[in-house]
Amino acid sequence: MWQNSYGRVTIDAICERAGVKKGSFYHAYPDKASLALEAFEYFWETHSRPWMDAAFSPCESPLSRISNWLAGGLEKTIECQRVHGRVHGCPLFNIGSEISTLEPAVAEKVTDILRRYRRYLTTTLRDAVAENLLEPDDADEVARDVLTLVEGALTQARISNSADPLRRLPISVGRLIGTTLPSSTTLTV
Amino acid sequence: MWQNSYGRVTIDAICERAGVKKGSFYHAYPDKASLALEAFEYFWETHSRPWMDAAFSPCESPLSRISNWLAGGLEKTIECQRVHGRVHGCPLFNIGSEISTLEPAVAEKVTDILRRYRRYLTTTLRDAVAENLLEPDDADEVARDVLTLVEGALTQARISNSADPLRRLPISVGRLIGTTLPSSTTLTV
DNA sequence: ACTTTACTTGACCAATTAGTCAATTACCTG
DNA sequence: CAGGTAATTGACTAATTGGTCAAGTAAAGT
Repeated sequence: MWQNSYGRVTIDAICERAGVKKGSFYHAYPDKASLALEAFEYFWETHSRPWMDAAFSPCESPLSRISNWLAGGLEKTIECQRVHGRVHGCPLFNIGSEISTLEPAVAEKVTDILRRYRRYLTTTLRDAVAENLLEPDDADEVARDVLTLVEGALTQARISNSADPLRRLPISVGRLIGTTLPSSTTLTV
Repeated sequence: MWQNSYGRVTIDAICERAGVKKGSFYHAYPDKASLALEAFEYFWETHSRPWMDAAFSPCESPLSRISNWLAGGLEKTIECQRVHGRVHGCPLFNIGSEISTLEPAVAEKVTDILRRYRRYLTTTLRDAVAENLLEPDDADEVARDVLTLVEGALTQARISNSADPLRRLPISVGRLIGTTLPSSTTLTV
């Protein structure tokens, strides 16, 4: 679903890759959307959340957290392209925009998880303000802006099949929040 | 394709709405992607380009052009929701991210048209610099950032089926380019 | 008027698709 | 071990899908 699209993945294909017959699928899930719901939650719990928890560790200074987060995203994207030959972007945004019109449950799940992402940014921006690294502002609104920009860049990366749109993010995110981000401590290619 | 998704629109459905039999379709186009290519170009020529030409008229001051552009986008989005009950976002981004992996011709068309959009912003930012409204910077890179943010906001508007993500754009785009945008002259609800 | 070309049609095919179901197998508990 | 429950299977629809094709119809050139 992430690589291609939600609509293109048939239940037959799901069953084949899972090594399971279709009857079993319908025994476990009423339809494809239910599986997607669980898959999103699973992906969050096993991948996204641990990654975010590490990137936004309060050990780091607020602005470094953001730099490292962006650098990590770039790294993941480059790695994805190296392995699969394609940049996949963000599954939430891809699938969300594809089926928001006809799978409201999935759309709600997507916005729910996007909210979780935003929370990391919101608290980080609040910390930055508290440490006088940023001018006071509505942290949640600015967090929204940052996420919007990053997701937009990820989508462009997918469309153009290149990690390049992500490279300027440290600069542009810095502008968005009103400061200059420190260069990240993690190495990227 | 815009409302739902590229993949969900069948050739049968296209023919039905066009009042044409399938044989005629295949007489005119080799496949769905070819039709999409022409549709994109047609939509640009008949809708997007006239709108952009008007919004970015050199009659207006550079920063006003951008404000009015954003205000116009918000207005269109609200109108779309009023008429169709749904926010559709940007067809280029939606369809582009959906099928970039398996219809390279369409993906290329999408990036091509996105480039056209960007050019309006690039020249406008150059004008703004020339008129001392902005600090000198790589206008094309900043234009990229602006477009990325706007497209991201449009996608979020689609997913959440609400025009709200677009409302803060004047502020956040202003930050991105390093100034405060004037309030737009056109009225919006 | 006649011939060639462009377009249209309806009927058709083979493949794919979501979804069902009775029968079978694994599992688990008392 | 017995008996019930949960999971699995393969075989089966019925509908949809992309795509083809010969035959018919309109249009355009000469």
